[in-house]
Amino acid sequence: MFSKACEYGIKASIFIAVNSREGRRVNPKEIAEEIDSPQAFTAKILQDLVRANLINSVKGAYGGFEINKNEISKIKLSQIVRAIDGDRIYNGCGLGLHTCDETHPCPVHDKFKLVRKELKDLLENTNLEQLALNIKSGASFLKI
Amino acid sequence: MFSKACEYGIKASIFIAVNSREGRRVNPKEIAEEIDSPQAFTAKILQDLVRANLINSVKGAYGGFEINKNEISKIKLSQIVRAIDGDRIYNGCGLGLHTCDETHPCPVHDKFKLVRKELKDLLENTNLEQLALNIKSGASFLKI
DNA sequence: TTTATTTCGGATAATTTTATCCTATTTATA
DNA sequence: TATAAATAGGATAAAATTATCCGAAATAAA
Repeated sequence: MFSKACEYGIKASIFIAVNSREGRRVNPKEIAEEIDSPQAFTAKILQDLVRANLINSVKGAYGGFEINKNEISKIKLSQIVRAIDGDRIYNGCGLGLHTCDETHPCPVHDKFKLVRKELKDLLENTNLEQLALNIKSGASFLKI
Repeated sequence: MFSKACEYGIKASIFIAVNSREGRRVNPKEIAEEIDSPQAFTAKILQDLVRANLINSVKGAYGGFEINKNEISKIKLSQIVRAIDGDRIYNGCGLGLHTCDETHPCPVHDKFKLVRKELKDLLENTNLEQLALNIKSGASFLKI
């Protein structure tokens, strides 16, 4: 569904959100431990998210990654996925046809629209604050 | 969503179904042309489908791939996907957690269930005959 | 200003997925 | 029985994804 990079990116963003709500910056080492991911690879993905303006980085001593407190609830999962995996999940044909639309549909086009709609709803209607709160309360988990 | 191999496998199966309905065997060359896929790679995938007993192969002169006419409507998309991609699409966690269930859910577990449900419905409720008929009638396409 | 700490970014490596090639085996038919 | 036409399957290659390493640049604090 999502690439490994995107899975790490989503989980890392949630962990950063959890900590940013409490005014704490985090670094790739902590992040990788908390989301059970390869550290250096995760750091690369964080760079992508910084470039996409979804998270902030602070270089130097006492630096790390953070998200502006009042931005946390504004960042949707869709933005993270798009920054890492692009929009193939939105526009790609389920069977890989180059062009697949109403006038030239692949064999599963119609049925696939429903799947994509659910996925789109998920990504568009979920923000980092909701996810961070659930992690904080122990209602959901970032690893294992 | 699906691997490339799985996309090829689905499209190949549909093309074989279209031809088997008319009593015609097809070979990897024709198949690859009709579904716009790499021939040798497609041939490998066909072997997987043969081993999974979803399609039949006939070796030797005038051989090729076919599906028993009265089996075509019984083969569900889910069987093809499972034979090639396994059941990660059914059981895998959206964020790659090793264990992800009601008691230990990933952050998107609940919402993801809906996506998976739609996908499952698609795969369980679509058989090769329906898809073959739509190709035959020009209502859907296997390439471009 | 120096030092320690941290992100940035390029180079490289490992792994997985996708793709190709070649030979062996099977089989229908002439 | 010989031949031609097919699939089967192993070996290998190419490409994409995932992962690691290291030095450069930035920055806070001593």
